[in-house]
Amino acid sequence: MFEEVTYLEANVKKGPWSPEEDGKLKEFIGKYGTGGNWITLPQKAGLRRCGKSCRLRWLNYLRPNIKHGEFSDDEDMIICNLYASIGSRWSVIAAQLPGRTDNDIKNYWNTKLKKKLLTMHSSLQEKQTFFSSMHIQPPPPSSSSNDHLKSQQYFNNSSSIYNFTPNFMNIDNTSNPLFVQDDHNHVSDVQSSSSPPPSLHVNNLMSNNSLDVNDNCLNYLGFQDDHYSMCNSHMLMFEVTCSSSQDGNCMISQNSHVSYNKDDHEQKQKIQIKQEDYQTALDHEQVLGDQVQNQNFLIKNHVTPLHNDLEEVKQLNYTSYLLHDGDENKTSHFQKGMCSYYY
DNA sequence: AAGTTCAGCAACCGCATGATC
DNA sequence: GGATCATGCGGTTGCTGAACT
Repeated sequence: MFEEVTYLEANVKKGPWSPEEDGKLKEFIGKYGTGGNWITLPQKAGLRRCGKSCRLRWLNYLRPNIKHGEFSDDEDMIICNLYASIGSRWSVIAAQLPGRTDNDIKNYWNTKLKKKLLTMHSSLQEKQTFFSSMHIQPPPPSSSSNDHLKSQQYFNNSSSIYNFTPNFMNIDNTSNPLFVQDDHNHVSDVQSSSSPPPSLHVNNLMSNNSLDVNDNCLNYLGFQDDHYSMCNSHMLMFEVTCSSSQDGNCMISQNSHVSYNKDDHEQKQKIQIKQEDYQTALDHEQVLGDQVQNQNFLIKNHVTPLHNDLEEVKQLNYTSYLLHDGDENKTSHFQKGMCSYYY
């Protein structure tokens, strides 16, 4: 039934797959499936490959419904947004892009998308030079909630320094209370909680935007697990709200609430931005109207050196949105973005 | 036309995690 | 509870073809 193969380690082939090998693997899996065991599969299929190699070839290239070729703008945006929120967790990101593999997305990010954002970033910085000379008043309180009042108090007491927390996970291992805001704007300490947070949110500190994802909401359930595990591993909380729209698509909403224990303030890679820079950003926002959002100044005025790639891209991510002028709905969401702090 | 450099991408490697015994 | 094995994941490598000199 199966071709007998002497399966010695030294006999295992490496390198690019030939069409013949592809054919054998495809045919075998088509007939028998993977059998739940990749290790023995190559032997059964008559391939001089290791199980890992077969698995990779199948998952990244041969399996049905794999999408190759250009990434769409929507896909770009999803990748950027998720990268900004969760970092280089390619498998999680790939789960939001049907037909795309984690390897594909990773390669695309490293070779194209990052450069694309860098280019946009440079372009925006040029504009910044012009607007940075302007001066306006700080924003009024925008919410009646206690949380926003607290954040406003903090701003008022901060001696002209606004303190910002990057809206991506903080991977230091310091113990730090983290909080989840549920659907009712209730903030709770997830680390002391014995059950997962009730809703699925990606917390985006500086934006409040939405993405339409042409995928079933169930895809996000795995993400929810990740979300909770991250909370418990002292990473900065992020939240994704998943809801169904009328056309059955899944809507991810990113809310703007990240919490920190004030005592650990200095340890959390917070970005300190002078009030005048904030005002400058708001000025810029007025001038450009709907095209510019509150987080702009973070991109334009990231005064704290950011050496970590994630942080760098975090900022670039916003740039891409700012320059994305083809979708007014998407940009308008940014206007809702405000920073919130809980103490 | 030939040599060199660069970009894109498939594949590999090592580590972490989960399952099973 | 520990050992072993299988799988999944992310970082890295190296091959290939295109672009450049």
